[in-house]
Amino acid sequence: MTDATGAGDAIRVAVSTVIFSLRTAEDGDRLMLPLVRRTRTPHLGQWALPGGWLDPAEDLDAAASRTLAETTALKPSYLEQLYTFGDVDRAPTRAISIVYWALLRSDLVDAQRAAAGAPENVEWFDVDAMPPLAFDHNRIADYALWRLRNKVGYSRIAAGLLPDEFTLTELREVYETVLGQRLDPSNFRRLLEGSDELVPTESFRTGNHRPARLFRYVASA
Amino acid sequence: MTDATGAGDAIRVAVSTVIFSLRTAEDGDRLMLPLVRRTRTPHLGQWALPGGWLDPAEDLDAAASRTLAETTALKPSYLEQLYTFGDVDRAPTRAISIVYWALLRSDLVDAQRAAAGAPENVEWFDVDAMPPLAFDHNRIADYALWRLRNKVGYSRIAAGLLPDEFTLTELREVYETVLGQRLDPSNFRRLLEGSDELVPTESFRTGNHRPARLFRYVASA
DNA sequence: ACAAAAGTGTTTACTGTACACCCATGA
DNA sequence: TCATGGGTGTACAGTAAACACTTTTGT
Repeated sequence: MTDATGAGDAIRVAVSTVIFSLRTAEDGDRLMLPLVRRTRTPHLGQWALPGGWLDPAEDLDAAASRTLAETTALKPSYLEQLYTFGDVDRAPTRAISIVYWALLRSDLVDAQRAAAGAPENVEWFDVDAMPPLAFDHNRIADYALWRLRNKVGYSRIAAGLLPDEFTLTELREVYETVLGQRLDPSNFRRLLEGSDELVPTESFRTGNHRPARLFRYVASA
Repeated sequence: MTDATGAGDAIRVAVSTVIFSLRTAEDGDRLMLPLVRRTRTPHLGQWALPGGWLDPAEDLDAAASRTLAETTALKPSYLEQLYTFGDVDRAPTRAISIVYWALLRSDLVDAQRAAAGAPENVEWFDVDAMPPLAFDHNRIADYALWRLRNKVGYSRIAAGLLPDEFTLTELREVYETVLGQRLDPSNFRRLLEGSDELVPTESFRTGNHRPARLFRYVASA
């Protein structure tokens, strides 16, 4: 940056978000993301990532949250910047997209839809069955999914898909759904119990069989 | 993104680069980065990261390379997008900075300076002794350094700081300088030799003692 | 011959994984 | 009492760290 009055003209700045959640399907929970059907050219009628233009008076994170709420009525449980896409030919006229990725607790999806009224032109898609998207959004969604799967391996990010309290089996199933592979229940238990980030509560989830202890993540580890 | 004619006005887009190289100091090689002294307001006279405004007709990577060359006459050996900084109050008037981080082979620094003529207002600083920088550039430089140290641990990125061929001791010293800690020579050797990414050559580095075999990284692993 | 760096071998501890097994509950 | 998921114990394999040791060169 050399000046505050330079030649920054004619470049429009968009902010988009790839937001994941777990949604119940025929064969158990699936990792899904909401898409918005475009109502304008270019790519009119095609599915696209939720987003909008950056307002000159708002921070980037705020723009991601605002445009996500405006298009889908959803508020993310976790939000992180992903990458800025800016190839000259990615849209008919020059536009760069600052893309965020986000997680939404599964227990909040329907509550938020109910509170805001189901928005038009929004539909959830399984990450393993994505339609063709507008612009370079397929590439963007793939990259976000890669980052999510990567980060699940070395952080407690998966908690962003669950309520505050959960059983170890529920947490393991989140990992299994996101990563697309089975994990050994006993080893998973030891790994997470020994991590000092997970604390047992005195509550139990009761069901068909032996009750399972509920856990929560520590506040600020 | 909802439209190609939206309200993206009044937001200027800059591209900056944090480029690292190894430079010889009194106490051995140090990890350093070049800064540019500002010749305009705001922050006139302060040190800042090399960069410039994004041209509407160029890709983001190209803008990073171009602005780096214009301000420092350097061409990176490795270049990767870091993060986009866009807080409303990070500059007097709204400007977002798409920041890249880069590595420069130590054998090319002086060659490039000689070829292009030493640029004005550029100086190299030890990453452990940074001056106060313009805007939020201290925070940006810190983040880039964190990313470099992180990535050195799980990738062969360190090769971007060395010539094509090098001894294992030279490579280990790069790791030690970047990470700021000593590594066991024999364990380092076994780890890297067994990685299938490093291939031995028939050349040797001759010196005061037993000659050391030169290695190179495989082309496309 | 000696110093110093190059390079090899061995021991130990730790971590991830597989899997056998016991426990507690609802039906 | 039985089926099922909750939860514990153990054994094995692969990897990382520590460090003793041998090899090869210049002086």
